[in-house]
Amino acid sequence: MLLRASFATFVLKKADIREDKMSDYIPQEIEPKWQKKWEADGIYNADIDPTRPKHYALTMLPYPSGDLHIGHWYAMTPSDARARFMRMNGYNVMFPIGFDAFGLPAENAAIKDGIHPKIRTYQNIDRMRKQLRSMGAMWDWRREAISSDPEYYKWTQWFFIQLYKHGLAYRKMAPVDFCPKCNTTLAREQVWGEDRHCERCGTPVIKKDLEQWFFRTTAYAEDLLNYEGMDWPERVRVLQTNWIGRSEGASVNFTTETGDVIEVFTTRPDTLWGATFMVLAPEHPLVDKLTTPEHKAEVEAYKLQAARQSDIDREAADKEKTGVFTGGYAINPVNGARIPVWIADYVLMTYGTGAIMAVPAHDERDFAFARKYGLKVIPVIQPEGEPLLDGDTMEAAYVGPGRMINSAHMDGTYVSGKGHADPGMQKVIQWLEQEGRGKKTVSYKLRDWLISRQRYWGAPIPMIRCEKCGWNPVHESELPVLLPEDVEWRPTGESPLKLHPTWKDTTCPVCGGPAERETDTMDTFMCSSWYHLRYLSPWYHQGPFDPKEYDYWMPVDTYTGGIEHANMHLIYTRFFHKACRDMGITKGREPMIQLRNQGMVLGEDHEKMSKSRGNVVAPDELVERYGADAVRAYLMFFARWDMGAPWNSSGIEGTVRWLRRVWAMVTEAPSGPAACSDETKRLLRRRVHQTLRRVSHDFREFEFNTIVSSLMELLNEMVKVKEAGAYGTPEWNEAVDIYLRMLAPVCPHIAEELWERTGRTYSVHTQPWPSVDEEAAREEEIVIPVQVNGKLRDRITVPADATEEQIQAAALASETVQQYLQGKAPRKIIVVPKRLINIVI
RNA sequence: GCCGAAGUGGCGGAACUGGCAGACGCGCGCGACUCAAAAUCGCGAGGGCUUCGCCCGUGUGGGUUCGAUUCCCACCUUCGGCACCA
Repeated sequence: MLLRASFATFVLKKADIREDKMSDYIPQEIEPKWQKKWEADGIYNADIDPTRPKHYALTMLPYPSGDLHIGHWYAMTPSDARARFMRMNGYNVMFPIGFDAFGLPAENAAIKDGIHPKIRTYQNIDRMRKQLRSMGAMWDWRREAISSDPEYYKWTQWFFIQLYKHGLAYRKMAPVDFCPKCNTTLAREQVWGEDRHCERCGTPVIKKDLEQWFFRTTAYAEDLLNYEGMDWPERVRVLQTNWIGRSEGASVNFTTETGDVIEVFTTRPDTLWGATFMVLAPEHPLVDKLTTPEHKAEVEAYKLQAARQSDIDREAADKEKTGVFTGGYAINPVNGARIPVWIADYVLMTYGTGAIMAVPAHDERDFAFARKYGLKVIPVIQPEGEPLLDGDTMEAAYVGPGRMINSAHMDGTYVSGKGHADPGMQKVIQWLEQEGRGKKTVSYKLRDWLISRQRYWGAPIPMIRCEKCGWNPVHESELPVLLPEDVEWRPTGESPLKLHPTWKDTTCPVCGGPAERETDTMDTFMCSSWYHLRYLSPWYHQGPFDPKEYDYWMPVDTYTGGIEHANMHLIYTRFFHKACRDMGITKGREPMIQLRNQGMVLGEDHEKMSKSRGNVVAPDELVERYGADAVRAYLMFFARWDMGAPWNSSGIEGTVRWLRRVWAMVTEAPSGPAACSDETKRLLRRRVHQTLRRVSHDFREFEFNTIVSSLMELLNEMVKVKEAGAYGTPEWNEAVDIYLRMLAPVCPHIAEELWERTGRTYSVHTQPWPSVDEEAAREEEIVIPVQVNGKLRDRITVPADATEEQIQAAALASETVQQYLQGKAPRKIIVVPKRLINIVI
């Protein structure tokens, strides 16, 4: 090594190597050194600069659990690399970071060990800041925002009040999902899976009737379905679209014999003439009125059972339909038929109007119900070319297209299926509207967002209840409503805000009389619905963000994070933005233009990482052992970013080896000859510029794994030509220059160190991205595979611009081809210039 | 049940618009260096066979095509989401 080193100084020109002594690649030394310098120099500070195009790159903010997980690294370092790439491409890039610091884990821990959530959270944040710094990411720490800071949640509360003032926040009594372990209500999106468990702790939820605060997300259902101008993964759009669950149909009014109107929603108004009974949800408000005395006992019993069943596991029960007759009747508005009204738990109070018209001939559920209870089945849609449907003998509901029958003046109308676009459906709905018997309606599965949480460690809901004046918001000048710190936790998990002796006592903002504060706090998804706005100006006091910063930086250009938020954070934040737009606070249709999701890093056993499985990979240890650059490179290399893959602890050795070889390639002199052929130089430039083209493309497309493999390939080539005498030539210097610039976004520390060691001007991270020299990248000669009958038989080398005729001539001249031809003429020859030739015999 | 994604060597993965399947890396084998090991460097490898060459091969079975991992049809498996949504 020493010998080689002195040889190197002897051979090299000054421009190549500044240091006299060669040394090994020791990331533990260079990484902290550069991290400190970059921060001290503020090279990643992002400030408004109208002369440059801006790029707001954002990665989902972490919860301060206390330890940075390998998943954080997997999510964040490729995002960082791409933000760096954008910056080198001339964009003024903002890449901020912060903490989603409210939430249950800190509070649960407090109940267990008595450490105040605030203390724990801020300790965790300190620790995580250090860990985040070890990544060497280009964060602008001046823009850090922490959702549990009073300066932050003041504005979370302010947003609540704006939503309230615009009628988008309201309070209602409703059966809500309640997690008995977390001791709080949950939004529908936070209840997962078949067993309806809590998204956070996995405990099956129960139903409770509670009065709670909601945000009117349903008012934005249609707007949320519009993805125009958005570059979001199809997968997320499909998940959200299904979640929002739009169905087109009609609402139709049925009148009961007691004179009440029951509104129903149906996607098949064309089957109205076949409605032979009605079914109400057991909780429907008209049930009691409709029920006749002789059915009262039965109905009450069923209601009770249904209520209990929703508390137990409603889904686990087999799908056998049950229900009871109320004794009441309603009139079918299209034909005046007198039809019985039933109640059944297959009709949900939470969807549509909680009541349906039942058309057993054309709906599977209604059919099963009708057969079980011997109700009438009247077919009204006749499939074409089939024997006439008979309600008494049908074995299943017919749900396909056909012509309307038994439908009076509508008979013969062809209906193809669902949706307002169907001409038959249009005709029916038009008629219903004309007659005033129904109207065109769209129904959604999306529900309003329940944001009340019966917890301490969150932003207090800034509302006050007065005996006289009811609910009113806190005066904006009184914000923030501070969380009291002198609180105690009961092992029962009840919110200490409720138990605090004085905190909730206040005066009414309207009449000044004694009143009480809301003791519930907000869902933390409320905090994270606007953090991208707080990042714009966390120092700003006159509003949630500085409008100057907003106008320059928004919207977020690239947003990255996990797909698990498709139906939670990503819907909430879109709703929030749209609501704020309508209140004049934000601008533009959408907050985030481009979205990309990373996959998941699994344990080495191919299972999801978890402490109990003992397969967790700790990034701190890896950084200590291999350096942040190697960890970053491996995370980008080992899987398709959007797919994720199992961790492989020896796999990372590969990227370490690669970086050592890069180091050696740049810093050590070759053992080969000093002279270099022009051909070698041309080859070097060609490979460099071809790689540059590919790497640039892959950065744009988030294909990080092939960026690293391209750089590995180029290294292998460069090591070869280095030994062939290219070292020290202008072509070599160009190659090193471009190599380090391409490496810089992936492995910022080693790139900076080598950039400096080769005498280049600080910093590699403020250099422009190189541009491809297409002429240099052009191949002169190419190898063309020769197929005979579609099978590879030979290869020929031809000039890159060879014409079809030339390729054909060269291929036919091949001995191998001649052997196959055996003197005969080929039947057909397909030539794909630059690609392949196929000779068909 | 419905919706979506994915199936390629021992493993992770690559393959631009239908054009050389398996780049790159891990692991493995052999060799060099070493007293030895580690590290490093070099070489090898999809499977098979009657091995100077041929056959098979991208979940399965068909199809389109001169040519299919890529397009079409049917199916299987795995994963994710939804789940009586009228």
